[in-house]
Amino acid sequence: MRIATWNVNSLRARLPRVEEWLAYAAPDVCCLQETKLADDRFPALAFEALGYSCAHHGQGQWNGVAILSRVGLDDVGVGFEAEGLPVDPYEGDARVLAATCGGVRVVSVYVPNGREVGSDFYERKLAWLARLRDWLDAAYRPGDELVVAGDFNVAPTDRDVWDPAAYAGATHVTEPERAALRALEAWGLTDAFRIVYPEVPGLFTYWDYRGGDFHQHRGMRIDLVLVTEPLARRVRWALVDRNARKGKQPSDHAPVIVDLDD
DNA sequence: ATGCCTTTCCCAGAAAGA
Repeated sequence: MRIATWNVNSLRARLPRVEEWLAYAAPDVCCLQETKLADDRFPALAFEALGYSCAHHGQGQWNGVAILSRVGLDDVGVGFEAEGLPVDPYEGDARVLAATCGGVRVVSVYVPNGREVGSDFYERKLAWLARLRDWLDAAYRPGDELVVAGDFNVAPTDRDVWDPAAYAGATHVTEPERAALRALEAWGLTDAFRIVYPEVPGLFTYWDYRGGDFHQHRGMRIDLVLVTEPLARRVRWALVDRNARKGKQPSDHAPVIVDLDD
């Protein structure tokens, strides 16, 4: 099974690129983030024409997550659905969507940006990540076949940014944010990309549009595919498709692909 | 210290992204 995740930075602006990419990359399941669409504007017919069933959780001009699947799509869950958890610090945002695809529980997540370290947005990002961990613990078991994929807006280690010094004091690389990712790993999730490319630096999923950052290889790896142990054993191959960041009207993120042994 | 670039709102320029 081929699983992908891609922050498309507006599905309205990106639909031709997404259709083209689905046709050649042929993922079985694809998680999308930042669709920036209301549900009634989601182009389900375009994806159905390519053989995909879809679920979308949108809110309008911001956020928005989707799951596309050509191996079945059942038991769709919208947002954090669990009892007895603290209030979602981003209540009302469309940032979490779950579905069962080909026997695997798939969660598409769009972690809040955080803006400036120390800002209210940053504190709420940390609270949101803690809530994600608590929700996983309430809703799932580490022994489940579970994928949590999306834009985490955190670079797990210094290897995941082009120049750690360039990000000193910035969001996405701070210790509390990285600790929040490690808490997900402590619960039972593994960064599937690093199973395939342990320790390899210079592999990124996001490059700022400004200043020729993509062509200068100034990027960060913030889009992750996290898997539980039963799926980690099945990881066979992974790739960031940099071709999708090239050319006309690209997203500022590239898609990440992970292949699981069937 | 700020803009760089792109997208949204919708038609002017601010907000947001990371």
